[in-house]
Amino acid sequence: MSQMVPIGRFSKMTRLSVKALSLYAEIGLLQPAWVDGSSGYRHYEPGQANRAEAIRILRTVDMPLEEIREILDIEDPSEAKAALKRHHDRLVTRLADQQRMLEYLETIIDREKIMPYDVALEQVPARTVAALRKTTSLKTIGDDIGSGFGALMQFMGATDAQPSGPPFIVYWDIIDEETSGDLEFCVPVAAGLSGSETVEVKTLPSEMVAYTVHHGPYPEISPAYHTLTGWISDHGHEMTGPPREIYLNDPMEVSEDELLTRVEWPISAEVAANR
Amino acid sequence: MSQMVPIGRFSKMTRLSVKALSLYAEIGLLQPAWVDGSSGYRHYEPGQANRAEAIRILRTVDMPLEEIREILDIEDPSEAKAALKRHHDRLVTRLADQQRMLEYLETIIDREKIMPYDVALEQVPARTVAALRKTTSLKTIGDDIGSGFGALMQFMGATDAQPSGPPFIVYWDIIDEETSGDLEFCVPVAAGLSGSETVEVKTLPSEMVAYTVHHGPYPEISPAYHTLTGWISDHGHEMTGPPREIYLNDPMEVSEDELLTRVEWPISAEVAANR
DNA sequence: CGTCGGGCCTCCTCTTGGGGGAGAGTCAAG
DNA sequence: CTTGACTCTCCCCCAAGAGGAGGCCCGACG
Repeated sequence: MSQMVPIGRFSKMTRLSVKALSLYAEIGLLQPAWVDGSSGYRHYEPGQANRAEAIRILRTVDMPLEEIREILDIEDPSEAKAALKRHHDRLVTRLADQQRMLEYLETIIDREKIMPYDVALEQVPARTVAALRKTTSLKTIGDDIGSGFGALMQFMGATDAQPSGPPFIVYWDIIDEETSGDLEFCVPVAAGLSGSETVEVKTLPSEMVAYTVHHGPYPEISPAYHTLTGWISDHGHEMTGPPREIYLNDPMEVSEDELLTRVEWPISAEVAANR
Repeated sequence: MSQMVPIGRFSKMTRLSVKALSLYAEIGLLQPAWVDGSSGYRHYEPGQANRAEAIRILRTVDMPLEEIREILDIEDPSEAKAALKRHHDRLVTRLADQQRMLEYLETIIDREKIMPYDVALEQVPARTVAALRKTTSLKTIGDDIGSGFGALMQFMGATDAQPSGPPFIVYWDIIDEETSGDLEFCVPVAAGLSGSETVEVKTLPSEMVAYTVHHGPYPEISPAYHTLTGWISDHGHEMTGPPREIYLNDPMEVSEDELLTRVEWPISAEVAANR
């Protein structure tokens, strides 16, 4: 019926490489209209070029061959459009993520090379805090921090107490993608206050801490931790408890870029023997 | 000096897999601070986590490991920033390309499945044209088409001739990424006009053509060609000359989406014996 | 009719950035 | 000392082809 073309000419028509066409034939994504049984030569019909072109375009947007096959096998055009739209959205999301990451990295470069973190030791005095402990996971941590401090503020209001210092959070556990763990929300208060059902009032002992101050958006805080833990082990100290983040200013009042967060880790006072 | 951590803990600190860390150690991108000679165990210093994190972030933006190494080895932070910016721009460009491609594909799906191309035969009568032939390549084709029709229009103005039909281009050669080839710009005119140094006036013979009309932006025309050539060979005709595109309306007057382009291919009149 | 150059075949290896698992050695806690 | 958790190296696997070797095949030209 139809004039067939060999793979080389078809390759030029469709701007797909011969290698790619062979691969597509092998996996059944684009079957040649006829394969010569004795020579093995592949022959295509010109009409197949449209499907080939669709494949080429979908490949330029990084769609896996498997998915291309699925999309091309959809009969209903509106359904196919929907599938394309989904891939489109995935691509847009991916680039947005990447853009965020790159910006993040730029600021890391700024901060780490131009303004490295200073780590210092301090003997913090004993202080009384109102504390609320809460289990959370990475997915809900944003909401949990909001509601945790919210509950604490409510308690402060009800007991007519004034904070005597910036609030902080004690990170009792390492919270990663899978595991959840405990946070403890704390606000320093005057001694003598009594707790409620949910809020505990307690006095933390004086202790030695190593600390550094992170200046900038919260999501970029991890280098502060790396620097701090590195410094602690470099100087032969032992970590004696969970770390804390002290929020020196209010995200409601200053911009992200001006946020100051003191990261603090209790340590043993004496330097271990030099090793 | 420093407390070292084994690879598993370092992996959790940096959210890089053990496999990835092993790979980075092997290629020298992130050397463990110390490797136990007898057991082969890798040990990292906590301070290395910052470099590890930078690697992780750069990987999320699809930067090759080689390039990451280069960027991390740059001393000057402003230079490093510039390198990052370049990668950022590459990413943005890539996504823009992909977005264009996806939109293109959506319209192809619309057109091909909902409004397939109709191919028809027609015996076109003999007609006189003013013609200008020009060699071009894919890179310059946009400008060449503009200047080609520009020169023709100038000729028409100088000889006070009126076009007697829509302009068209004969594509004498296949023009792809590497090769260049000839275009012939034509405007139908009344018989009897005489040519100039550059513009030829000639009469094209009556001939049988197969044609289809592409409705939409020009860059999306290739399915029209595929459909046309497929139809021609499916119906046992032979192509007897180069194809032409007849521009039925003016890109200056209507929007891209309303453009009508008739794609026409001269063929042998008789259907070949059924085969 | 032969022959020559290019087209096409299969098969192999290589790429990037790891994932998965086998089999064996190691480390630390009970 | 034993057990269980870590870690090691080695091997194969993935996508989506690129590149090349060695060997047919096909059509055009003399």
